[in-house]
Amino acid sequence: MNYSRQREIILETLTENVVHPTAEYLHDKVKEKDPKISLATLYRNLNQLAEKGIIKKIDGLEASSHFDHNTFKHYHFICKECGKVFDISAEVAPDLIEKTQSLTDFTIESHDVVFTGICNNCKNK
Amino acid sequence: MNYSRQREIILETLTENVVHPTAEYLHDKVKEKDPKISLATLYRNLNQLAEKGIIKKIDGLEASSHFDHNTFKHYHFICKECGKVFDISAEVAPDLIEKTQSLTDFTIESHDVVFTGICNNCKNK
DNA sequence: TATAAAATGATAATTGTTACTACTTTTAGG
DNA sequence: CCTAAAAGTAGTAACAATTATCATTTTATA
Repeated sequence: MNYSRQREIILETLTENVVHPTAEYLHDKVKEKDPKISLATLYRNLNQLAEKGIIKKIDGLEASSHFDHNTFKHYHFICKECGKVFDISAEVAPDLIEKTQSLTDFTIESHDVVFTGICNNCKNK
Repeated sequence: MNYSRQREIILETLTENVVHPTAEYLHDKVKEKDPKISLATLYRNLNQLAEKGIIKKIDGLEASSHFDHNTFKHYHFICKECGKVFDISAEVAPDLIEKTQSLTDFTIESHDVVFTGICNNCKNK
């Protein structure tokens, strides 16, 4: 990864913003430092930086929503390879909400746990 | 909620598909039973059914991705009201990956926990 | 400093989802 | 039953977030 002034500004701006900004919000902030930085550059760099593990991209699943007829509490595993979503028993963390609620002042209504990795099927190829 | 044949087909089709289909995949399956059911109807019904708690919509965050310069393991809380994202210490579930890994055959690489609810600021309004 | 690789800005294209509109079904009450 | 109001639908336009394209510029290095 070569150096670029734009990337430096983007990273610096992200570090200043504690609130997990969206790309659009970041773009506004970044433009205050250099109005010529384009949205494409921003996305390109955010993805690259996330790829290298320098920053983290927060988005439970990829682009599109999935729907589930099983409303019983359970978690999910998404295969990076085939994109399939599998169920995981919620027993892996029985009192996660209670525990978290006792540590924060927020009113927690629900939660979602998403694991990512490689599923068996794809592993054996 | 009034009865509709379309909704019945959609729900039935969702129940037959264990793999947490996307809306698009579902639309294909639904069209096999009734080719006239439109994508808009599908989305409308999926959202309604999720609203009523009859099915579950899986999507970590809302529309857009958020970015995080803090790569240290931690979780997130999203306020339904203002949409802001807050950090939550990962200590609420210290050995979540290990525990889950021991119970499945998947190769887990990472995980994300997202709580939703109302933040203090919005609660006090 | 010449050159190949990497990065950029501007904008077009794509994708997933929602809004809109005119039309059809469903549901209660007379 | 019949009928009007409410709820639902198909089809398509609109939208928002993101990615692809491409001609130009910047960076690293031989």
